Amino acid sequence: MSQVSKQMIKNLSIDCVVFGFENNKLELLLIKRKSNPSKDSWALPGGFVLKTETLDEAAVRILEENSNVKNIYLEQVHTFSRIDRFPLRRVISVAYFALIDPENHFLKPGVDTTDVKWFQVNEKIEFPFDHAEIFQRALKRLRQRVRTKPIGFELLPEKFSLTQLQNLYECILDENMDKRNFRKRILSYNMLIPLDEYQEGVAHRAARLYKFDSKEYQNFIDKGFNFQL
Amino acid sequence: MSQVSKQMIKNLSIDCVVFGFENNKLELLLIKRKSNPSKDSWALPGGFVLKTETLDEAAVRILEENSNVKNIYLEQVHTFSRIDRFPLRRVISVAYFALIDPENHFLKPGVDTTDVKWFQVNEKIEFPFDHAEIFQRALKRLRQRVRTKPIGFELLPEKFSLTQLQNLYECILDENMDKRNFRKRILSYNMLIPLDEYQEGVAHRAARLYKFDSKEYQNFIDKGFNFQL
DNA sequence: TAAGCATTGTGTAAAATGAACACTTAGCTG
DNA sequence: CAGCTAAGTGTTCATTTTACACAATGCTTA
Repeated sequence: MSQVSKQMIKNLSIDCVVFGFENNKLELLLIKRKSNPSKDSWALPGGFVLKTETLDEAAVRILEENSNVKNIYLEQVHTFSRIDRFPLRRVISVAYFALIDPENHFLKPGVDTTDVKWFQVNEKIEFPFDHAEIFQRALKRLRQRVRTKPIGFELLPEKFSLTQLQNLYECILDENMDKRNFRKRILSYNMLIPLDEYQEGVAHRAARLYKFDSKEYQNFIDKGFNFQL
Repeated sequence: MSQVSKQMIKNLSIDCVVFGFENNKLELLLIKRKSNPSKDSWALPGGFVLKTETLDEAAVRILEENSNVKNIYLEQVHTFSRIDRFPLRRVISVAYFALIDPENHFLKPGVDTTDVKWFQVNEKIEFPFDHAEIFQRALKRLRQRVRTKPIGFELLPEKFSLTQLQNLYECILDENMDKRNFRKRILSYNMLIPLDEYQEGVAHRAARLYKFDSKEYQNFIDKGFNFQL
């Protein structure tokens, strides 16, 4: 601990807003704080930056330390600096947002954490510190990004149906979409590979499964085209 | 100085990317550094954050101290953290971008500055530190913003012609636009007030001048509409 | 003072895109 | 095998975007 704290930049922290998608709901990953300030409250996973790492690296490390979540989409959102945002001393915090498929990640509380859990974004959450503000900003960024980059796939399993995908978009953007128009548009980008596999264990016609083709997407970007849902 | 440095957060700085528009060119405000590291090179105006201020406040103060520029549009862009970005020690820097009408601001070098000057964005500029990267990111943000918010007006005098406005957009986005279509679109938002005033001192038909109507824009936003150029 | 020059200011038609809309197919369940 | 549930599929109409050219204005200068 003392060795670790020697390398910490004590006035600079990271907070991660981790989104997941499960049961047709957008979810948020929170950790239960083991120590004060705000002991026992559910907060964004966070921690201090080390002198030896960049912010991006810190975000990856901190998220893994807090929750065991790794190998995911991470993007810097904003840096928060209200003078009293952290009660003990002046700490400035860089917020990241992350997207994962909850099914693919086994949650495990970290050192300063007594629990890790998914919360539905819909329910009212009581955030400590300025985490409500950070969350709102990240959510706004997510909504913007999801329209202009195909990042929605980060939230889904590798193989998914078009209905799942549409639900995801509807859920994030909080609006209903027309099934036929949605399919036409999303398929028109040629970024989805139709598989010869179908949903299993459903009591109705099984949906065809698709895979996201990141190479085709890269191609598309390289040609200067823009994804726009 | 010692009093000032006592309040400084020595590992956290601000860098400002200040854009201007003059002679139909997009310009960038740089300062000449009085001291090492990178003494005498032209760099982004920057400085350290004080313990008593937020980042937004710091950006305003630092820009004024460096160049005498004040009362302007400022927006946080990104936080840069490469470990060796500053040669003397680990410093993380929060980048802001700003827009001004150069005509409206008298430049004056600040304490650690021997000169302040506008550079054309087109010319190759040799930046010190990671300022090239910061600049690129700010430029990208400007291009994005200018399409989705009517911030272009920040770069023009209060009264301007539609041709001026179009030139500004063409210059920032680096693409040509159709005169008639541009006018139709921009006027359709009802955010421009046509004045009974015309260009003066030109050797051809004088263009009508317009004013940006920020109240009408606010109205427009309040109704949930989106500006989209 | 008329001809020339430079730039402003204006409308329409064709093309492309986006929005609305309903029924058949498939596969399981009881 | 009847009934249920969700998947899958095209066309039409409305809107938006694009392409495009010439007359009006006001100064300059011969």
